[in-house]
Amino acid sequence: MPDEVMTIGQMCAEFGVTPRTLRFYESKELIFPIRQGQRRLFTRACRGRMKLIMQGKRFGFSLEDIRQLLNLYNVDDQQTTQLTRTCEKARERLAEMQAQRDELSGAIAELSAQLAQIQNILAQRSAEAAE
Amino acid sequence: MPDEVMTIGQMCAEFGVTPRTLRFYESKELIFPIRQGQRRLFTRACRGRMKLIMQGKRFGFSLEDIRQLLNLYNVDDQQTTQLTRTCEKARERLAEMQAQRDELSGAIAELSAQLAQIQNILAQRSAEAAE
DNA sequence: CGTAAAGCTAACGTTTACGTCAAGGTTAAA
DNA sequence: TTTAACCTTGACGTAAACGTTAGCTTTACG
Repeated sequence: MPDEVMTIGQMCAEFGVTPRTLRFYESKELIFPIRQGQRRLFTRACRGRMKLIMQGKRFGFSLEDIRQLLNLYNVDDQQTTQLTRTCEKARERLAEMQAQRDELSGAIAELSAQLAQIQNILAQRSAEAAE
Repeated sequence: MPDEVMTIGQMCAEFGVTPRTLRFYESKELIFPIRQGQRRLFTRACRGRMKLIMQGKRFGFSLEDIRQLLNLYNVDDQQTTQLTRTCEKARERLAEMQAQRDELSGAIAELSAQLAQIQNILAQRSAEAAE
């Protein structure tokens, strides 16, 4: 069963998403399930794209970003230009992510400090109360 | 001029926000500017709250979270119970932020690795092309 | 005195990524 | 055969944090 297709329900189980999500992705042209009558059937290619989509989401790409990246991937694997653009996108996103992480680290430090202060006050009060 | 009040425009300049934002915060009961006729006037207390609001946003608190925290602050500074609850909220948020940072770090590492792979391919191609 | 800048309220619009019905079609098991 | 499970399209709803008119009043300035 090398090219087994899957129903929408099986896909949902596989990727931990709802049917709505898969239909939504299709409507946004992220995946292209084939049809058996009215029913959707998801091929191996669909599953490959879904893996990339989920990965893209972990990276914080928007669905529109992901769509464009998927298009670059597929159209031609041999065109170096496309890969270069993918690289650029990835580098941009990477920079954003690092900036975001730095901000977050700063905020964590700040909040930690404030938390420590409050806890100092509380400690003082409980000491006073014990006198 | 110890208790000088400010117009909405001055507040906007001070905090780098739009009038809409300040009106929105008022509607959400985060700040309580006084009125001179119809006009809003922002007191020192307003500015203090705004500072805390901006800080809360950096920490990723929602406006509703911030509103509740501000209430805890103000109502009574002496009630230890309130401070304790503030602490709890802060610790929860801190944990979330750390988790978020860890996820982000993971994603950064992953994306870096993939980027490196693509760049390998590109390097290989340009080497082949040079032969 | 006239006009431009600044304020006001009210209320609809925006974005993203789906959730949540509603109403109906098909298929598989009992 | 009937019901239960799974599928379909269509379309409105949701959340957060404001943006964006529209239309009107007030204040400041030359």
